Amino acid sequence: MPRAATTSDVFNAIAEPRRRQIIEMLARRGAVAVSALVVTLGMPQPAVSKHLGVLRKVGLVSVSKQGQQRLYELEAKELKLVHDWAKKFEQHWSHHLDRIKQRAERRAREQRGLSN
Amino acid sequence: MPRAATTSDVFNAIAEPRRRQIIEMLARRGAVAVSALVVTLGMPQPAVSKHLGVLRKVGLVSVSKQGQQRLYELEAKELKLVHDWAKKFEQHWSHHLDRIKQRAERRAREQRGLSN
DNA sequence: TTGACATATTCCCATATGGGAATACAATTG
DNA sequence: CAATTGTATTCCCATATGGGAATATGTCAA
Repeated sequence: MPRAATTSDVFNAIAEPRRRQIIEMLARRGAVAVSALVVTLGMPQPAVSKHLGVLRKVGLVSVSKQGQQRLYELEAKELKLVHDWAKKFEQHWSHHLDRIKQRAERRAREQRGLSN
Repeated sequence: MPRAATTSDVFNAIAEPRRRQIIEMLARRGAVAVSALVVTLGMPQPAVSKHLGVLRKVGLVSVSKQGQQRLYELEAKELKLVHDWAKKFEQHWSHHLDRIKQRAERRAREQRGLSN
């Protein structure tokens, strides 16, 4: 069995770095035409269109026509899924950071102890 | 060019649903032996080992030996990356929810207006 | 050492990928 | 209508994937 389709999931869709770039640009600039993405991100137009296609299939972006342009817009609620999933592990990484901080502080105390 | 390697990124690593399951189980149960994952998740052992290999390469888990077992543990700080990335778009999805809420409230007002 | 158990690795395969190039389609303008 | 511009689609290709089966490696126990 091959890897799951990039269009099967938000998680699979955002695995591609270029698609994350597109998402970031849409977040910054609102509704953006394909040509603007092409220019700003410096990728060939077919590549941009294909990536937008993937993002659209998983609901991460929506399109609207304006003249001969297509304006793509971020549908950020799909990203909330990712956020919420990762957030489930928040306590785990903060515990971990705590342990690191504690070790650092202990070392600092020991240093002071040695030098005094 | 094929898709980016699953081991190139945390984002690519968590694209696979089975690997997310593994992560979730490690989060719940702490240090877990491979055999426990095999039993609980009901996947063949080689599959589990391979997925753990990917997770290890991107730093999402760490291993320790205990007798003939390997205990895998979640390294959640790598997930903070994902969390933080998604969080950048928080205002976007909350705005979106606001708009939905506003529309709903407006409809409700109009309903009341009609029936009174 | 031999055997039993836990885990990792290898090999084979069907499949979807992302890139590039070319082309199709769509909308606007003259 | 034809020409132009903006975007989507198609075709070809090299490649990594995840699954399954088999096997290798590692570690303990008798």
